[in-house]
Amino acid sequence: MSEPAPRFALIDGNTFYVSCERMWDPSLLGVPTVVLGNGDGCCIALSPEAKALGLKIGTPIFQVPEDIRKQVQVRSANFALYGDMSARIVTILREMFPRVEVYSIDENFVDIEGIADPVALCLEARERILQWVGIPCCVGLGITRTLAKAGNKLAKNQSKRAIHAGRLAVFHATPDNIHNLPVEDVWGVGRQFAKRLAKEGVETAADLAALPAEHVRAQYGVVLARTQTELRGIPCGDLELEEPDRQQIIVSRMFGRDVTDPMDALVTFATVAAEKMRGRGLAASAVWVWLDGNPHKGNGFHVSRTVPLPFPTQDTRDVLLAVRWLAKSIIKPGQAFKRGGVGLVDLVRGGQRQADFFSAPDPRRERGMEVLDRINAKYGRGTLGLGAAGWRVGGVRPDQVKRHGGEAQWRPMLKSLSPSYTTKWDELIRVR
DNA sequence: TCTGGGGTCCTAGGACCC
DNA sequence: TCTGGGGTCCTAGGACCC
Repeated sequence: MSEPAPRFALIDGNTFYVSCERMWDPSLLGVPTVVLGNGDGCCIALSPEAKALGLKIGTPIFQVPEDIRKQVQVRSANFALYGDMSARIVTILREMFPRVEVYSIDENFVDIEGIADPVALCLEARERILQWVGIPCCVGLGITRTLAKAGNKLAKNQSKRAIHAGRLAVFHATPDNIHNLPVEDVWGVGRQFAKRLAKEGVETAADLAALPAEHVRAQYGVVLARTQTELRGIPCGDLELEEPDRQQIIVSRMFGRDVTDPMDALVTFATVAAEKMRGRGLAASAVWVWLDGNPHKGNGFHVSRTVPLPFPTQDTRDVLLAVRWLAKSIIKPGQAFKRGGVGLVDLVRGGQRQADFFSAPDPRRERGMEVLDRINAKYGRGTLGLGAAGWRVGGVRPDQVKRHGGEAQWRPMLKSLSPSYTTKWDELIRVR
């Protein structure tokens, strides 16, 4: 009997952040390369060569032994660059497939139902992305999204051999060929579930599919029950073509060092969060602020507080008022903070706001915010700001410090940030 | 010296209401 | 003395994702 045709494909950029860096700096090709998260702290992406050296995602780079570190090329995460590369990939896929779900910065599901030779078309997409954007991808196919995800993992696992043999990495996963997939690699199975499943003798995706459904539902909840159903080849969901509105927008950072007065940082986070919120046409009904101590120095604590707003707002000034008030109420003199964040929560569509009878939104103020966003979009975030709001939330390269003026304490210093080749005029690559 | 930054959903328990 | 049951909302915590 022939297999039922796959309905979904997952096309996924291999070690995406590293591949983006390599696209613009070919000297990294074949060299162990890692991309570091905020403040050059942890490894968030590793090339296969870096993995072969024993580096792991999440490892703080300073813990890596000196002799290993010397062999590794390091870059600070440059999300503006990665986001732009991602958008180019999506453009290609939208030209080739009727329906595309942008699942994450490096993963896209596509609808392949009814296509005569889906494997061939996916290979063509892979080839175009490689040629036009420079990012190598793996492809998983399946009759459910969970199987397509599983296929993608299996494609990655076999990709070394496949590439070596001159074949491309594609895998059509079916309920009958997932016995080589470790259960912790199944979409929806994290560390905790994997640990509990192991105690039951469940080691592979096929083992999970074979458990009694009622048992999975009772012991692990509806989410894993759905995962199991999908592993069995029964779809529980379709592509999500439109991104649902965010429920909350959070901006938080680890500080570059312990900080006793985090107000400037929180105000900056709030400004950026409000900008993101307006960019999505949303308004906040409540504001949330929190601060953490430094558990690595035996100073672990967490303070947080939320305040509802009188009416949903899109105005940075309303947000800042709330944030300043909240911050003052939770900051105790003498405490040192290592991390903080601002959340805009209970978001509602800007157009559907419930106006409070006595305090309606002011259209003139909203136009002011529009002008601010347009100027910042055109000339860079922070060109125009309000009061004490800092002008960018990220860290800075040493060569940018002069432009930034007095370096705020909380900002991490990024030593290895690659230029924003595609999104900033003054950092375009030069071809002489 | 230096330890990521976002998100979502589900569940259980308490408060409250009728 | 004896003391229901069901619905909703909220919150905190825990699991997951990238």
